[in-house]
Amino acid sequence: MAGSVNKVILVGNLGKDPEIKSFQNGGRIANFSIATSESWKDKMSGERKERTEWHNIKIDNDNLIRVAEQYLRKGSKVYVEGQLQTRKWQDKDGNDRYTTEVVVGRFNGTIELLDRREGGGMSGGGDYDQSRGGNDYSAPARNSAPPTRKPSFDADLDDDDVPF
Amino acid sequence: MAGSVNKVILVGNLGKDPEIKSFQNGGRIANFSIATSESWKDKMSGERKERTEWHNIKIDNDNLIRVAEQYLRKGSKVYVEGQLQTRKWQDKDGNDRYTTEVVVGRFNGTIELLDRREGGGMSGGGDYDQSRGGNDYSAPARNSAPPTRKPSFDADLDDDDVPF
Amino acid sequence: MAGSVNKVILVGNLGKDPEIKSFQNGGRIANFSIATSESWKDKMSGERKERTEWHNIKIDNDNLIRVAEQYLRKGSKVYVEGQLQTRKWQDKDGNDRYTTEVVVGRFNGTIELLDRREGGGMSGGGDYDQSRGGNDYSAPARNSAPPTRKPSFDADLDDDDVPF
Amino acid sequence: MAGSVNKVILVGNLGKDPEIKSFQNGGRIANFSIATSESWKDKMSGERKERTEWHNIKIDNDNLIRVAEQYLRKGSKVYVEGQLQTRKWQDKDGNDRYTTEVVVGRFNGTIELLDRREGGGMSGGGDYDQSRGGNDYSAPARNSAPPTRKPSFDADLDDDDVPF
DNA sequence: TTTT
DNA sequence: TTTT
Repeated sequence: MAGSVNKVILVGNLGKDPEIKSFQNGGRIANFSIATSESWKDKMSGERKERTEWHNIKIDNDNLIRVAEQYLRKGSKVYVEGQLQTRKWQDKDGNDRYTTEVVVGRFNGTIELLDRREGGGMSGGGDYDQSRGGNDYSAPARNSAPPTRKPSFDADLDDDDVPF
Repeated sequence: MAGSVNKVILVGNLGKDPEIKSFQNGGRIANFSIATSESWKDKMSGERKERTEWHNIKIDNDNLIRVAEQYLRKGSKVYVEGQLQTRKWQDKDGNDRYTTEVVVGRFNGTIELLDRREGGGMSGGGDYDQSRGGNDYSAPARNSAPPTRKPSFDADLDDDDVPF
Repeated sequence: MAGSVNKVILVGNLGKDPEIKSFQNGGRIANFSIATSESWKDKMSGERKERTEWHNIKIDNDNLIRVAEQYLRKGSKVYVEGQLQTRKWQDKDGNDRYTTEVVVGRFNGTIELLDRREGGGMSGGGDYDQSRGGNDYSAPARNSAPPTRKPSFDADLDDDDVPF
Repeated sequence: MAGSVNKVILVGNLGKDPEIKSFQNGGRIANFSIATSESWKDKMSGERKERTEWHNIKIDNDNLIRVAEQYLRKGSKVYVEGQLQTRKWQDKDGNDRYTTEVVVGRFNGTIELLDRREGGGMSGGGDYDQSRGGNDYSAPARNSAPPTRKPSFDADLDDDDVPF
């Protein structure tokens, strides 16, 4: 439909490391979920309440997948701009089921990393280690390499535009 | 979680008239769905493709419900700003199911009517009367009542702020 | 700066037909301004007040310029997504001056036409003729050609993607 | 004009501490500017280019002013949602001048702090202490006070809703 | 289920 | 004037 807009803007934290899936045709996809939360004071009871919402993010753009792979970890704070898509699938009993995702696509959408710094070499996964010194919630820095340049990118960048 | 954002921005057309539900405690809710669609040219085949997406909108604010009731109809084009919420429910077999909605709430969100005219009583379908003289921006359909003020409102308006 | 976002979302009406400027290097630019307005009830006086804001839009993308040229007219209602840019220039006295524009660029941004229909052949300009029957505020339809397909496009489309 | 939208979404860093102005009628205003920046690879030269944009933010809501006062500092990273307003003023020669600001108002807009930690008294610059143990998400700088609750708030909150 |  |  001409004259329509489908846009989602989220700022939240990853619940787990991203999952990358590869397909036989060479295509790849990255999935992760992020939590947003809000708190308010209930008018009736006067209590402070909080609600956390989880959002399924699907990245369908090679450059962004590469960045997600390298930089996003459990706990990372990100700005996500994408569009809503509801997928139909069938459970084991053959019933129709629907899942709504925020898709950061080939031709639209963005991801911006909002963490102040993220060290390189984070292969080991994002186990959250409270005792570990001096690190931001998310990115385990296993070495003393200088902070990597922070990726900033849109879905429409071609390879040459990736800033690293 | 502080420091988070959960925002959806849609422009699309209502698939049906809104449904209003009343609860025993006096509360009300309006539901409708809107379609957004995009078209693109497939890189491989060169064909033009189109994809339509349906979004469930839930309005949880008295003023906006009143406006939806009066002004929104099947086919109406609207700007919707709300937040994503996924609700858990159980089907008849007791299985968990999830439905994602765009909620225009008590304290956030907006709806803007984008149709040029909105006369009263257009439930019977949106027959656009070409022969009618004058201007869509101001002219009400079917009667000589003075032009209805076009509703423009945010979720945080109290009653006195409703412009009609 | 990595991790930054600069986004403007407007829905409003063009104050005049777009102006297209051509440069010696073959480049082109489209400029127009759109009005947004809001009304509210003053808490003190109880009066209803209204404020109209004008926004300078600059289009810096060939496909979008072509569409603006063909479809946008004084009064057209549009959704504009772009970014804020402040330009420095000098007045005749050599004083620095600044102008802020919403730029719909080569690699980001969108324009969506929100008018229900727009006839073809709008060469004559957008004089607003109240006495003219059955037309939407904006687009004078000087012939009986069937309504043109409504353009829907992003800044990153290449030529082949333009839907007409 | 009904049916219009005027929305700006920015994520960037404060260039200086906020300035608070008080008026004789007891009203207050907070001003600060934030930088957003983008980088891209020039198609012609192949060089990487960068452009930084400065945005004037004006906060016109008591709760948000209080938060800005307490939490925002030079270098703070924030999400700002507001609307565009262009103000006319006169320079010393009596010439009309225009300044465009992003206004986070009484009834709309939001500010979200995106920094992992916000301790007190960081006016002296954002020296990030690598050697400090523990976790940025919760640990206040420079003292052993319990973690400050991170402010999350909308323009429409009344006093009781401020989360601290 | 809309719209073009 | 920020940040990377």
